[in-house]
Amino acid sequence: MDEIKEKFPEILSPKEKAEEREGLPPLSSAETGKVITRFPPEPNGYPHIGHAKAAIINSEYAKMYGGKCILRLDDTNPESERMEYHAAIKVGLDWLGVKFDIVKNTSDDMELIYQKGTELINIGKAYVCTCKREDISKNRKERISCRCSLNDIEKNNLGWKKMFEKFKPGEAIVRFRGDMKSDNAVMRDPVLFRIIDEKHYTLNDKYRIWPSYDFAVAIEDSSDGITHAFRSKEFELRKELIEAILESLNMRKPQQGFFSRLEFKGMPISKRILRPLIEEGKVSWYDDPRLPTLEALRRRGIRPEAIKKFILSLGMTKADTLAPFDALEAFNRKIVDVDSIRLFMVLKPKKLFVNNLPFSKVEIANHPTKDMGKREINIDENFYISGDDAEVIRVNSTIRLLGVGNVLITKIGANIEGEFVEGDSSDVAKIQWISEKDAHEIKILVPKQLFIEDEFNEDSLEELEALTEPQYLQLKEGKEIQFVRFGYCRKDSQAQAIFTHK
RNA sequence: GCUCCUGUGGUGUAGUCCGGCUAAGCAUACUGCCCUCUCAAGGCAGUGAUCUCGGGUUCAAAUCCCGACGGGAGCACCA
Repeated sequence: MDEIKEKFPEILSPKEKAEEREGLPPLSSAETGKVITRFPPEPNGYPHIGHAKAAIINSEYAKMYGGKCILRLDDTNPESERMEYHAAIKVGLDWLGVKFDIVKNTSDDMELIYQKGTELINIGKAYVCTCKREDISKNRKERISCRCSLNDIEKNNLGWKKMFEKFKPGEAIVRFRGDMKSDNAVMRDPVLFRIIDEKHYTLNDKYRIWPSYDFAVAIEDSSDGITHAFRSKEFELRKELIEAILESLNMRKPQQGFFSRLEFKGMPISKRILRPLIEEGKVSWYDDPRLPTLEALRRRGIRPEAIKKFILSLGMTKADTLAPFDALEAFNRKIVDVDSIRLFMVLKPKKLFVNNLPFSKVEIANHPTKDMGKREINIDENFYISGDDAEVIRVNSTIRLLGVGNVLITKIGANIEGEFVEGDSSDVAKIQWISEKDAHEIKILVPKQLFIEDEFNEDSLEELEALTEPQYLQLKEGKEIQFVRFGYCRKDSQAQAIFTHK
């Protein structure tokens, strides 16, 4: 060691220590004020946590560099897109609090996209292919070109024109001249345009030739001025294609970055899995609190800020993230704690008579540390306490009814009896209670993990019958509550609350 | 099968590009204490990883190279 010190003193002096950073890692080639990012969802389903990740990362980078973020509805496949989804995505993003500087649709630029397609044909970088689907797929596997790729520009132009009218869907497509020998299968002369006669949800039958994802993204990202495009990892192979297309057209290329998909353990995102559950009635709808959709998360009581913090805490890793739901809960709990009213709620109610109660009403603070006011509760000798608490009570022991006082238990039978006694609260079990005369009955939905080891969990939604205070009725729907000694719940309706987390 | 990505404490990640500062930071979970008329939040402390495994390069490797194994994705006229 000393020898090293003498001979190579420079290697012992530390290099710049990377500063502890907050949020996302810095971009390598970003200029403040000039960063433009984008989030391009396809309106083909309800938005979920995966959409949230893409939207938040892209908008956050724009924010970090004082740039802009574009929301671009990627509506180039009329077969699977619907206004309903388009609207749901907007609502979801709005709730998330992600702001966009520009909102547009890919289909706004169809003329541009056609123009670029024509250009590609005219420079010999694209051709019309009339092969059968199976043959194309087979050729791709075997890495061989088809006869169509030999056609000259004139013939391709003719075919291109025919696609607008004469050809039927499936009879002709436009293909990019990539490299049939490439190891990256995406490069093996991929589809640029295909014919779809289905009615588009806003444009109706205005167009019938629609660009493929890769082509639309390439053209749009470039022409929208996107400097940095972040997508999830499954698109990583498309990077090469998009760059090849833009190079052929001599168009500016954005930086492309990738991040891992995000899913919660036992909470699948895929429509392929969710749809049957809904059809079979195993989950009620896309807002069922067991689901990772934005709507479900909202209903369950998860706050947008929690989702944002959680997602930023994952960073830009490309390692697959199968996060346990409690990772999100921890963020949410801190946010929700400060403005959740504390209410009493009792499960498996057991009657408790309290003799010689010296007063007929109590005042209880709505929050232990924050000033959220107080509420007054009328009481008499008839109380309910939780069955679980009742079980551990013994004759001659003392319990404390929170906010009321100590009760010495005198008798335990079908009901429990006790008498009010003076005394301090230290060293006594403190339990919540409900006044019998105006107990309000509610149902509490407790969402659990939907799938366990790939099997649908039949017990994933527990329904609890509960008694709570009349104050519950005064709360606005959607309010977060902490039921004391139980956990956080969100008021879903006058008769139902949904368990958020402990 | 082929191709690409990926593998750090119970969990989620930072660090990996540009090897030494770190036998590894943060968060969460867990444990204990403090606070408290909640088993919440808050404060403090603690347990816990030789960085998937095996080789190699080097004075020095989580960091570079090779190989194995595990996980994910792509191989659509879906995005």
